Amino acid sequence: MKNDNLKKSGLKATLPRLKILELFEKGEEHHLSAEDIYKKLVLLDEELGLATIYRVLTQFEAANLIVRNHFEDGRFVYELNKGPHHDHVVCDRCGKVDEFVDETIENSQREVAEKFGFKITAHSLQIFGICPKCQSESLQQS
Amino acid sequence: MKNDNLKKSGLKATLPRLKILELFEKGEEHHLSAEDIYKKLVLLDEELGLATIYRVLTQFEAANLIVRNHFEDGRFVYELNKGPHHDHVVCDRCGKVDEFVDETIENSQREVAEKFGFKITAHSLQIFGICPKCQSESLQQS
DNA sequence: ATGATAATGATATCGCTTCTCATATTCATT
DNA sequence: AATGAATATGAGAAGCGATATCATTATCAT
Ligand SMILES: [Zn+2]
Ligand SMILES: [Zn+2]
Ligand SMILES: [Zn+2]
Ligand SMILES: [Zn+2]
Repeated sequence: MKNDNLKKSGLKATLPRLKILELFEKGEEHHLSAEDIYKKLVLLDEELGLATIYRVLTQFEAANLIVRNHFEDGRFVYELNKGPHHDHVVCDRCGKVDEFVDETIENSQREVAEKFGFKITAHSLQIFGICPKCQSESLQQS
Repeated sequence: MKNDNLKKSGLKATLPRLKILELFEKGEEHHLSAEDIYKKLVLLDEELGLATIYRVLTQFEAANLIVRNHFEDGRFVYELNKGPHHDHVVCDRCGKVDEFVDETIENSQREVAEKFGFKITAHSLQIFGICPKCQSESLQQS
C-alpha cells in the first residue's frame, strides 16, 4: 500500500504526496519536471500548489523514492527510483530520452575519481544527439 | 594579436570583448561564470555591464573560442577552448575542479549512441565527490 | 474527538539569464 | 581625420525555475 511506502520514509501520507507518487507509478511519462506534474494534475482536476510539488519532490528524492536528473534544458526532471542506476541519451530536437547502463563507463569513472583522490558521491552523464525519428524528418525537409 | 582572433570569428574588436578574452587568457582561474568575470573586472576597475558579459560569452561560445560547462550548481562556467575535449571531476564541498580525458569513456559513449541510432552532438559528464583536501578536513573535525 | 505536530498553498522573493531600447562605439569609406 | 551605416553596449526590466514565508489546514497518536 502506498501509505506504507511513505511512512517507511518518515513522511506522513498526505493527499499531495499520494497524488504525486501515483502519477509517477502510473508511469505514462518516465521523466517529469515539477511543472509537468502540476499540469498533469490540473488536467485530472487534482490541483496542488506548485510550492508543494517542489517540496514533495525534494523530500521524495531525499527519501530515495525518486531520482533527480538535469538534461541541460534549465530544469530538473525526476523519475521513480526503481532498479539500478542508469544514464541518459537525450534528443536535442524533440527531447526523447533513452536510458542505458554501461559498466565500462561506470568503472572508468571510478578509476578517474581514484586517480584524483576524490571520494566519489555521484555523477551526471548525458549523451546529446539527434534521435532516429528526428534524423529522418530533417532528411525529408532538405 | 587578439584583434585578429576576434575578427576571424566575425566579431568586432570591441573593448568588452578584448577585456573578457584577456581575462580568460590570463588564466588565473580556469572555469569562470559571468558573475566571476564581472567581479574580476570590477576589481581591475574595468567595469562592463553584466548584460554585455552574458552576450559576449554566448558569442564566444558560438565562435568556439570558449566552452560552456554546467557543474550542477545553478550557473554556467566557461573556459578557453584550447586543446582536446575533456570532462570534469568536481568537489561537492569546495568546488575544486579537476579535468580528465578518458578515451574508454568517450568510445563507450559513441557505442551507446550508435546502439540507439542517435547522431551524437555532445555529451556532458561530471563526476562529483569529495576532494582529498576536504576529506582530510572532515577527518579532523570528527 | 482532541490537540500537538507537520504539511499545504498563495504569494513574495531569489538567482541566473535574457530582453529592450536608447546611447555609444567600431570601422569601411571618403 | 571626418562621416555615417552597421553594430555593440549598458541600465534596467522581465523571464523563469526554484525556494522562502507564513497564515491556514490536515494528519495521526493519544
Ligand atoms: Zn528527436
Ligand atoms: Zn531515467
Ligand atoms: Zn574540496
Ligand atoms: Zn575544464
